[in-house]
Amino acid sequence: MQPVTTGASLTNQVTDMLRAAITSGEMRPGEHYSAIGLSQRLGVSRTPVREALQLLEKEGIVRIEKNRGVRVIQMSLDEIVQIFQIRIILEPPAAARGAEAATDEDLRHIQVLHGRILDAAAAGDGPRTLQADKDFHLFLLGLAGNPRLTDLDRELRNLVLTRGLVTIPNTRSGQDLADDRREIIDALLRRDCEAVALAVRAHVTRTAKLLITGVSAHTPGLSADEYLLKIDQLSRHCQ
Amino acid sequence: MQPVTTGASLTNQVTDMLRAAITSGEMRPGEHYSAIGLSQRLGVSRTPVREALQLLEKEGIVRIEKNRGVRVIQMSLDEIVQIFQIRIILEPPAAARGAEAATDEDLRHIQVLHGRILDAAAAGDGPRTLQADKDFHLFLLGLAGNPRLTDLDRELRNLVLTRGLVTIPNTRSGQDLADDRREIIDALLRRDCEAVALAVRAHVTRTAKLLITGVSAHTPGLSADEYLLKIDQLSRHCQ
DNA sequence: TGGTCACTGGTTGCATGCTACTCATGGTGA
DNA sequence: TCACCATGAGTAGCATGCAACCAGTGACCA
Repeated sequence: MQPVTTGASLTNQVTDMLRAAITSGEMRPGEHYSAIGLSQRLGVSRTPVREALQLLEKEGIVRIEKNRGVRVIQMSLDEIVQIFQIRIILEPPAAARGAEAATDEDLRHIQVLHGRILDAAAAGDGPRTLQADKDFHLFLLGLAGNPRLTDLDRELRNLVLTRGLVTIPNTRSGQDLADDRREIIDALLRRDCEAVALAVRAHVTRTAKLLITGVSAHTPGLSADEYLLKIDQLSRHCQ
Repeated sequence: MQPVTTGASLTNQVTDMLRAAITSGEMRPGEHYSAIGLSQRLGVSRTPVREALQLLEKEGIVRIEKNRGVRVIQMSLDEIVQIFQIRIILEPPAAARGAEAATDEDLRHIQVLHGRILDAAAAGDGPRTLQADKDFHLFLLGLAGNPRLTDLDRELRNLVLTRGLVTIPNTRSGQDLADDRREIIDALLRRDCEAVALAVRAHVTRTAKLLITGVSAHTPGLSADEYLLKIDQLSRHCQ
């Protein structure tokens, strides 16, 4: 956790720093933290820390316990499923619309972003891969021209990041995800919107299943099956 | 705007009160307010007001202007379109899943809620109709078993409420919306999930178009057409 | 031995003081 | 007449003080 610099308001800086500390694993789920301790570590007063924590609570990343401190939320499988159910509904149509609206310039940029994922993956850099993957997808969604949807999706992705870091890095599954993305790119270059939607949906679904299987494997006495079934329970009804 | 009572934390109470003041029209879009003035009106100190404003800014209903005060956001047609694009993607599959998962008890309750809409509409009580409509839809979505999605939808609905109050109350359109809901109910009782999805989609689309037409009519020099086209630009790609 | 209660260390929640910033206004000089 | 600058009123942003609150602990009593 770095001390603050200058520029944006302290509250916003602190919010970003705490979010980064959580997604990087520096602040661990289930652990207890105090606003006063965090403010000392960051070299600021309690007020901006407190405000940052309230914003993060609204995002669903931490829970403030009255007069007790704050706890990084341990995302349950139930919640992970909920988040992916939403992503599976939202992302395919948005990506398809993005494909429709993309300029040639955009398509070139997409390929650059894709290259970065491959580089990071080849270097075995898990966090960088994850970040590059996020950049890739969010850029594609952004082309749909609905910034609110893009922001929403970013937030949903942030929510599961802490679990993702632990479980995704796995060569086998990494290859599968790379194949998915290849398919998305191909469909994009053909400007085949329907195929883009399908490929994105397959990709997100696969990510969800990997995550759920991984988390349940780390948690004794928890069966993944029940949760795997729920993943596309909602999206089945996308006409 | 009422003074505070006891119970939840001040910050949360203030958040709700400000939100209510905004959706009720007591605080008007475009208008300038200061945290210090609001804190005096509410009889609390600046801190909880400031924190509440930050949360509302995150929700997107106010904008904090550094060292200047706060402004209730005048939702632009662009943003209204964005919000409805998301709702049109999200609500149909969620409602369909709700229909699938509903118990007989749930279906009875849905009919009660439907009755309340009709009562409020018959009494010509605009705000109550709007609230009853929200209860109806959110209950249906809630049956899908994804609380996060339900919360998200609630937030999206809140965002357009200030505009909705102004433009929706209109007998002709009110009747159309009522017909839509009748169709949703019928499909629900038949447990025809696909039909529920279609009916919900039609209903949300109609609401969007009414709102856009209404707002653009109140705003000279603004053509609705461009925006109407965008409404289902994304949802076209829901496979 | 088991249960209760007061105490204590640590925390948040809210109020308030101070500083730095923004914008508007009025005055000054060219 | 116009441009510019100094000034002042009003604001948010942050730090800090203080009281209320929670959880755990140890002593005391039945």
